[in-house]
Amino acid sequence: MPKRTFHRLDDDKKERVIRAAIEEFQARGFENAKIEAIARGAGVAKGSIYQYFDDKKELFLYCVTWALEYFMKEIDRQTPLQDMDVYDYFLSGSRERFELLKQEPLLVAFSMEIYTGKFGSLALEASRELSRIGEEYELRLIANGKRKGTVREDLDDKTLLLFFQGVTEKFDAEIMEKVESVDYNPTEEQYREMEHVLKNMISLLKQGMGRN
Amino acid sequence: MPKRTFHRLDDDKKERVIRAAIEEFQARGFENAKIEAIARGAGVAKGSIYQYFDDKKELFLYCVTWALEYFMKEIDRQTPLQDMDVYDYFLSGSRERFELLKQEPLLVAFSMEIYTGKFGSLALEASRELSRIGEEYELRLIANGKRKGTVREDLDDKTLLLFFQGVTEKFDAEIMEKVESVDYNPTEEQYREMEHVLKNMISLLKQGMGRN
DNA sequence: ATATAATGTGACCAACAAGTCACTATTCTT
DNA sequence: AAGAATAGTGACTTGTTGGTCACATTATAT
Repeated sequence: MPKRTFHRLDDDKKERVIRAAIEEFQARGFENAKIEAIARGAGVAKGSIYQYFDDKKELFLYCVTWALEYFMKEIDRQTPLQDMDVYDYFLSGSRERFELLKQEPLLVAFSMEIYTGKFGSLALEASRELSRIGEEYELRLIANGKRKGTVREDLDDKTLLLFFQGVTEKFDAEIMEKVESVDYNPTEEQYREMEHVLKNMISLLKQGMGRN
Repeated sequence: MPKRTFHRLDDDKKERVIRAAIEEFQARGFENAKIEAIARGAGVAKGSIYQYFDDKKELFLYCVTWALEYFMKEIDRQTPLQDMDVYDYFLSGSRERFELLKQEPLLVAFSMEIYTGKFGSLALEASRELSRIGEEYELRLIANGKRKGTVREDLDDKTLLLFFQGVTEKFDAEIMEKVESVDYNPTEEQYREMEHVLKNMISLLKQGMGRN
């Protein structure tokens, strides 16, 4: 809950402040992030930050919800559930997230670190909420798959979910690492490479790594 | 490189200091860990810590290598490579790690956080080294599998590795969470449950989640 | 037993950064 | 245009904690 003053700011300034804050938190972590640096990054005085937020923690928490809401909107727009199964979702979802990554590397990286728990107990609640939403969604896809006959029925949904998440999360992490190492500007060649790995991952998801 | 004084300490005191430090770093993170608290935990004065280590960072780094060396020893003892394939390894490795977890929850949790990058750039080098060792090992198992005919040969090892790691890491993370929530004292019932999930994971690894 | 070296200690110091506040600048109201 | 309200500012205060150091204690050497 930012202060009244913050809400009355014009959108541009609000966004400047938040993005500067996210950049600092992302680069330095919560403890090492300096309010002074955030203020400088946003082009305001340190005192102003305290007109907007009670304290550092509140600012951070607001950044977290801001980033997550941004994604919720984006994801809602892009992926109509329809009657996809897990494989379609992994394929199309990965492409979408990849596009988003090119547009908003900072936000994606920040959200990723929230999700993977790098901010520790501070962002725990948000991170749990994020997991819950994703899980719910994926469980529905698994159920869809079972109905459509593309997912084996001898295992319970929870186990299938764990397996699916393991593979997709690792793939996402790999992408992040690759893309980070080239300053979020992958070449067309690298893009093809990832596409290739993605297809193989889906094949592995479906058929496993055992021989036949 | 701790100071000469530290090396001359008797083993018991050394271990008390390191374990107190790991406990504090684990509970609070690097920035919030207080030297005073570590000293208290180890039953020595704050000044003594500075007889042993140049500064907080050196102490932390030493904790990291200490914990990792502990595991290296443990793992070397337990898992002779022989000619296991990835499935055997996952099964027996999981059991071993589970036993270790019961004995040394603190060290396992600490190492896990190093591996997952929760300590950020501070432990980056150690975490990379840890990954490298694991990877090398797993790549050999994959090669074994291909030779023995238990792993499909149409995909390159790197891709298979990514898939394998995704599944196993997620499984480990799940175990950690479960076990943490009961103060590292799982009931026999919970143990069976994990064993069950483990077997299903192996089935999924081998055959995938596709029908047939 | 005495001298010397090594280790232990906790009050203290210095640095740093979160958060405050007295003042200025701007915007809104009538 | 005057006054009131709101927003902006950065020098200053304050709490915290990593690290020091002068002294106390213990171990080692002769």
